[in-house]
Amino acid sequence: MSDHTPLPLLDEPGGERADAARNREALLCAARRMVGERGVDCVTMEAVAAEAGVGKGTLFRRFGSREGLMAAVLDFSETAWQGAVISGPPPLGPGADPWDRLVAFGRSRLETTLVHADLIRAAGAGGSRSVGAHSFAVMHVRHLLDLLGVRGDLSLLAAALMAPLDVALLAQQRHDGVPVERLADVWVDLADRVVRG
Amino acid sequence: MSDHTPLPLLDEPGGERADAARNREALLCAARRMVGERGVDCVTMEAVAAEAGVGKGTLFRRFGSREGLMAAVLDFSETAWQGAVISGPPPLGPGADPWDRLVAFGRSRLETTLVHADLIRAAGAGGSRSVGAHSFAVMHVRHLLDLLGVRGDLSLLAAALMAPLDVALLAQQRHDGVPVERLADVWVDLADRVVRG
DNA sequence: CATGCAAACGGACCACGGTCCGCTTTCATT
DNA sequence: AATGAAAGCGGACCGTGGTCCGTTTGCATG
Repeated sequence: MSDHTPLPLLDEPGGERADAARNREALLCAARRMVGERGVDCVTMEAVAAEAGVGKGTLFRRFGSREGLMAAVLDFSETAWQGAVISGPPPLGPGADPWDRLVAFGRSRLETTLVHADLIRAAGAGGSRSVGAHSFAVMHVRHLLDLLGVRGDLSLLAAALMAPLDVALLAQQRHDGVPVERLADVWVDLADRVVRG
Repeated sequence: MSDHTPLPLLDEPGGERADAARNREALLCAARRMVGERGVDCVTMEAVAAEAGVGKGTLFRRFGSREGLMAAVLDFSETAWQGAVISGPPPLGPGADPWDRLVAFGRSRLETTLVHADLIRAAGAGGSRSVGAHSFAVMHVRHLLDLLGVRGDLSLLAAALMAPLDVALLAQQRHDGVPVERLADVWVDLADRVVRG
C-alpha cells in the first residue's frame, strides 16, 4: 500500500480542490487590496466577491463571515509580528533578558494594535481573541512571567496583563486624547508591579 | 418676566413632549420585557416597536440605534449596582477599609458583568465603556487606589485594572471552562500586586 | 475516454438595522 | 378657542450580512 499523499506541503487547507484554492487566493487578494485602499469600513462582502470575480456564496463558503474574512486579511500582518517575537532581533525576539523582552513585547503589541485597530475590530472575536493571535500572546507573556520568577496562576495572570492592550480600550483612550507614550508607560508600570509584587 | 419652567423634575430628558415621553416609556418597557423572556439575541427592533404599538422610526428616534436601546435597558440594572457601590452596605459600599472595598468591588463587578453579559455585549461601546458605566467604575477604583496610597498615573492604572473584567474576555474564559472563583481570585491577586507594588 | 459523485459555485432570496419624508400632534401664544 | 410652527410619528424603502438550493466542475476510478 504505497498511499503516499503526493505533497501535503504545509498549507493550511488540507484537501481543497484546485478551483477552490484559486478562488480563496483571489478573494483574499481582492480583500487585502480593497481594505488597503478604501479602508475596512468601506469594504462590503458583495464588493469583494465581485472584485474577485466569484459569487457571494463562494466568499461566505470560504471565510464563513465578514469577521472571518477580516481575520484572514489580518493574519497576514499578524503572522509577521509573531515571527518577530519568536525569532526576530532582541529585545523583542530572543536574546535579551526576560524583563526587557516583556517591556518590548508590551510596547510592540500596543503599537501594532493601534495601527491595525480597524481591522482587528472588524475581525471581532475571530481577530483579537482567536486561537491564533490572542493565545499566542498570552502563552508568550506567561512564559516570560515564569522566567521572571512570578508565582501564581500564570495563565490567567498573563491574560489579565494583556487585557489593558485590548483594541476597544486603547482606541477609546486614544480617542480621549491620551498620548501613546503615556499608555505604554502605564502598561510597563503595571507589568513592573506584577513582576515585583 | 416670570418665566419659571413649571417643574424641571430631575428626569433625564429635559424638554420632551408628552407623547414622546409616553412612547419612550412604552418602548423601554416592551424592550425590557422581551429581553427578559426571550433573550437579547431574539429581540429585533421591529418587534419591540410593534409590541409597544409605535412605528420603527419612533424607536430609532428615541434611542438612536439597537445599541442605544440595549444600553437604556441595561441602565436599569446598572444604576442599582452603582447605588450599591455609592451608598450600599459594606464592604461594597462605604464603611469598610479601602482594600476590602476594592476586593468586594472586583468580585461584584465580575459577577454583574457575567450575569448581564449578553446585554452588555449588545449595548456595545455604549454599554461597557459609556460615560455612565465605565467611567464611574474607573473613577471609583482610582479613588480607592488613592486611599490605599498607590502612586502613579492613577486614572490609567485604574482603567488597566478594570480591563481584565471586560465582558469579552470574561465570557471567553468562562467559555473555556475557567471557574468564576478562579477568575475572581486572579483579579484579587492582580489588585494586590498593584497595591503593594 | 466515459462515468459518477462529492465538492464547489453563484445569485436569488431573506432578515434586520437604519434612514427618509410627507403627515399628524402638541402646545405656547394670543 | 384659534393658530402656527416645531416636534413627533410611522412605515415604505434601502444596504448589507448571511442562507439556500439547483446547477456546474473537478477528479478518481474503470
